[in-house]
Amino acid sequence: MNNPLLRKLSNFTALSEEESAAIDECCKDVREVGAREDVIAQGDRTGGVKLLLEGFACRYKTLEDGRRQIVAYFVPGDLCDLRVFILKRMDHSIGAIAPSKIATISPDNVLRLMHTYPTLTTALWWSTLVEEAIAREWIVNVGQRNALERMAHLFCELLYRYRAVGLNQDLSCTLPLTQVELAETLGLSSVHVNRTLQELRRQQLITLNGRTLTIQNLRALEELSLFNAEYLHLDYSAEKHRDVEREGTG
Amino acid sequence: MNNPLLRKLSNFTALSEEESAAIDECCKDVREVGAREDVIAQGDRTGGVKLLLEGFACRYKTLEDGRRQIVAYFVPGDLCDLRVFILKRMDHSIGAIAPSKIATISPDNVLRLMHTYPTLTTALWWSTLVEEAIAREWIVNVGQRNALERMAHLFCELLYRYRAVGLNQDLSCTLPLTQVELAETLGLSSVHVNRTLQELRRQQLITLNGRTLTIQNLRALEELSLFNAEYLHLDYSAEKHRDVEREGTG
DNA sequence: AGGACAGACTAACGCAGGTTGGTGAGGATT
DNA sequence: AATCCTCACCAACCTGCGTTAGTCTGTCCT
Repeated sequence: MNNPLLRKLSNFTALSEEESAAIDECCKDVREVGAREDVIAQGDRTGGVKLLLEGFACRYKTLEDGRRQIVAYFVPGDLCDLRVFILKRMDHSIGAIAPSKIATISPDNVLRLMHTYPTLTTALWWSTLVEEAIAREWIVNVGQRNALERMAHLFCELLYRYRAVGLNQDLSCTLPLTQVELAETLGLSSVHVNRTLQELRRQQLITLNGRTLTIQNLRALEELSLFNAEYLHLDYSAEKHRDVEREGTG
Repeated sequence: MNNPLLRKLSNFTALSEEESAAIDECCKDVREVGAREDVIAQGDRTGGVKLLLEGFACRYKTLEDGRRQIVAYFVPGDLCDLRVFILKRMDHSIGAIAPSKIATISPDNVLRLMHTYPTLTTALWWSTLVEEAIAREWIVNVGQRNALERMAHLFCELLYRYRAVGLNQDLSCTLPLTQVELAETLGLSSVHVNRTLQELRRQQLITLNGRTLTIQNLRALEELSLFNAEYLHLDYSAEKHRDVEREGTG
C-alpha cells in the first residue's frame, strides 16, 4: 500500500482489497509540480478533486494589498475538498511548497467511487471532516495562542499528520517551509518566526537541520501549546491500539 | 417559505415545491434554547444534524486554561455540518448566543433526503462548502488583518449572510453579541473591542443601538477590511440579478 | 427601595510582536 | 570568479494591543 490516501483512511476504518484497488485506479492522472508553483489559482474554475501523493502543498488566500495567509497544509494523502466541483470558482489558491506529485480525480470518478462503496464514502467524508476540524483549530491557534504556543501547536499537528500516513521518522519529519511561509501560516512576521524558532530550540523542544524538523520532547511541546489531538479524529487507529493492548492482557 | 434554510439554498439553486416540502418535513423536531445555553458540548457523542431556525448561535472551542475562541457563527438557515454523525465525538461545542430555535435532523433523514433529491444534495453540499470557505476566511481575518479591519470584515460578512436569508433590514441586522463574545471571535481583548467599535463609529462606518448593528457606509467598510464577498459563493442570486438586468435591457 | 449583577466604557501602563535595515552563508547563473 | 538570489539571522526601535483596575448605567431580584 504505497498510496498515502489509503494509509490515511486506515486511521478511520479498515478498507477491503477491492476498495483500495478502486481508489488506486482513480489516481492514475498524476502531475508533477515544482516548488512554489501554483496547482490551482484563486478565481480559477473548479476542476477535479486533487490528491497530494508526494511532497508538500498549501491552500492560501491573498488579500488585495498583497498580504498572504496560508490557511491549510497538504501532506501526502490529503485531498482538497471532495465536492469542490459544486462551486463555480476557487476562492483561494492551492500551491506546492516542495516539489510534489498531485493526482486529479474527476468528479465522475468521485461520484462513482462513492456510489459503489459505502464504506469508502464514509471514510472519504471522515477525511474532509478532519480537514474542517483542522481549519477550526487553526482559527483557535491564531486567535488565542501566542507566537511560541502557535508554532509549537503547528509542529505537533504536523508530526501527528505525518504519522497518520507513516511518513515520520520517529519524532522527525520534513518541514520544507521557509520562515516567511511559516510566518504567513501563523500570522506573524518572519522576524518573529525566527525569534520564536530560536526560543523553541533554546528550550530544547525541537531541532531543525536542513528541511528536517525533529521534536526533542513531544510531551513538553504538547503541554506548552495546549495541544489536544482529538480534533484530528484518529479514532480507529487509537482503537486498534487499545484492542492490541486488550488482546495482550486478556 | 418561512424556513430560512430554503431561503438560504435559493442563493445557490431553485428548489421545487416537492424538494422544499421534503426539507420542511425533516425540520419538525424543534427545540428552544435559551441565550448562552449549550446546544452540544465538546466531547459529546455526535447526534443528528442541527439546523438553526431562529436566533443566533456559535461554534466555539475552549482551551484547557479557559481561553475561548468562537470559530463560527450560525445565523438562521445555517446547518451544523451535514456529516457530523460520521465522527464519534464533538471536538468543539455549539452554543446559543441569543434565544434560539433549533431543529434536529436525524442521520437517516439526511441520508434519505440526499438519496431522493439530487438537486437538494448539491444544494446542501454547497451550504457546507460555504461554511468551510467562511472558516478559511476567518483564519485570514485573525492572521492578517488588524483589529479595525477584522471587525469591519466580520460586520460585512454578517450583513451579507443575513441578507442571504432575508433577515436584514436594509443595512441593519441584529447583533446579539456582547463585547466579550466579539473579542472571543476576533482574537482580541474586550477592552480593545470597545476601542475598535468606538473607532468604527467615529469614522461613521457603523452605529449600534441595543442589539442592532447598522452599517452606515457599506462600501467604505468593505474597502477598509479588504472584504471580497466571493468566498460566500452567492453565485446563483447574483446570476438571477444579471438575468433580470439582461431581460430589462434586451 | 435597595442590592446585586452584567455589560459598556475608560485610563494608565506594559509588553509581545511588528518594522526597518541590516549581515552573512550557500546555491545558482553567467 | 563574479554576480545575483534566497534564506536564516540579528539589533534597535516602535506600536498595537493586552492587562489591570476601575466607573457608570440599566435591569433583574427580593
